[in-house]
Amino acid sequence: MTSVPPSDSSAIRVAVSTVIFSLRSRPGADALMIPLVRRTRDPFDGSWALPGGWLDEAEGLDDAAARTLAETTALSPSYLEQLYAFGDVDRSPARVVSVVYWALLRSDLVDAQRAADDAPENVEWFDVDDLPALAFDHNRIVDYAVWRLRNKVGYSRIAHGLLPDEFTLSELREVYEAVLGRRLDPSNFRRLLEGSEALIPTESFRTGKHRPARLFRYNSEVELADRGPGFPG
Amino acid sequence: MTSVPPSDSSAIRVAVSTVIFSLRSRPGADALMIPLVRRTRDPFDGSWALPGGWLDEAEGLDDAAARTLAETTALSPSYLEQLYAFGDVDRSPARVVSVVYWALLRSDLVDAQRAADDAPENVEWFDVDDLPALAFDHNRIVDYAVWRLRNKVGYSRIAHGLLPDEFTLSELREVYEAVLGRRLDPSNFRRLLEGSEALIPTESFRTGKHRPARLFRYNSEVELADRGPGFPG
DNA sequence: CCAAAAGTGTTCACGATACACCCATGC
DNA sequence: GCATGGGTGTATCGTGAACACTTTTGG
Repeated sequence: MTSVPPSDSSAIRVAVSTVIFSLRSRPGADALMIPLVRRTRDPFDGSWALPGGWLDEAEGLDDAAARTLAETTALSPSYLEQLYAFGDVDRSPARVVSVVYWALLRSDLVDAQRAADDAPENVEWFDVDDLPALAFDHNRIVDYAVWRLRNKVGYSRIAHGLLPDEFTLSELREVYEAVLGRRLDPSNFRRLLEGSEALIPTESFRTGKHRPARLFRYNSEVELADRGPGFPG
Repeated sequence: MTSVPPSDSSAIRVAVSTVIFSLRSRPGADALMIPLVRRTRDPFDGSWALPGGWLDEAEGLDDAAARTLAETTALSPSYLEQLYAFGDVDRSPARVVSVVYWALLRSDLVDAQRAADDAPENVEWFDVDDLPALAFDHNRIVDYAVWRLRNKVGYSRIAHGLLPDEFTLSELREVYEAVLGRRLDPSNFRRLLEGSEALIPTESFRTGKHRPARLFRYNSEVELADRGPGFPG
């Protein structure tokens, strides 16, 4: 507990990266996707890596995560939470401590942004179940982020962060199925969420090939989930 | 995503601190205790703070946590897990990112160590429900660590990290009661843990004022809990 | 014998699962 | 009409909580 760090401490850099989840509609089941950035210099020149950047001295960790996320996707997340701080000595040629966040993006906004022409360069979306070998320890980081997302979807109500404001119960169930990787019983799923206070039914219906489905909206007064210190208390 | 940090990034220091939990026997219910260190220089000269220190360039985050923990208590933890990275700009006069860990110590080892004369100076144990105003944002950090511990005790089997190798079911139940802050039904508690694979009965008994209680040992083959990336997968 | 903790057995409420069934729409 | 997804009802199973009861010790 000295108050002045030893001189070699200044050789440690702090970076912030983010695992950004969104959904892509697929014929069978929706796929969990994340954006990766192609590196343009060593180390790992040419490899895909998580979006991120150096922590600026004048910004907090959360701000840095939101900033690098916006630089990558030009979008703001519907959910953002710290994942873990990675600081093994050998995880990079230089000594870097990476504070990693994970985020959810509404799939409709991602689709709109990809269609627009101001989409960032060097960014590509990958299915989390079909990733290339990433730079640094980023494969391990993504694995852990997926594990945390699956876990959290099991006991909290954050899945709607991947959907537009209004959605049908089937759409929400498909989000759960994509994240959890297994089928859910439609009727039990319905009861589970109608019983909770989390969903507010609207008077609108989504018309399709079959019977129209009622649209729901999320109740913003419901506590989503613990996002770290300060939220639980 | 530059490969060289901007010059002002070097002004950010990385510290590692640990919230170390142990139990003190009390007449009514056991109390959750943590050790604090009295600061001997500014900022917050004279205030109590979490044990910790600067991250050395040659050690990983986990190693740094274990090192500062050993420097404070001269003991090795029975459980150690990263809690959160705190990096608000204004949490300290200098720019410091603190990677905080939390740990469990067996209460018998703590008692023995306090009785010995090589106990570290400037360290004192405090009841987590009766803390003074701490340096920096450390009160908030402790609150979050307590919340995480309570949470984790609810769904995993880490409570024995606060007990010796062998213990009675009543002792284990009292640990849960101290951590959770509420009474548990002895008979249901017994069934819950006897049903799991976590406990191994021994042929020894603890004799006291009443009927002797069988001693149990923890099954080390049982997965304790997720401690971060690498453990779940 | 009595008090108190150790340990056993029984019951009940509730949530998750499985699944049978009706409803409304496009074709 | 019929296929299909939307939506309702109901039986079952496993788990946790509540609690009555027996056992074994010290005093």
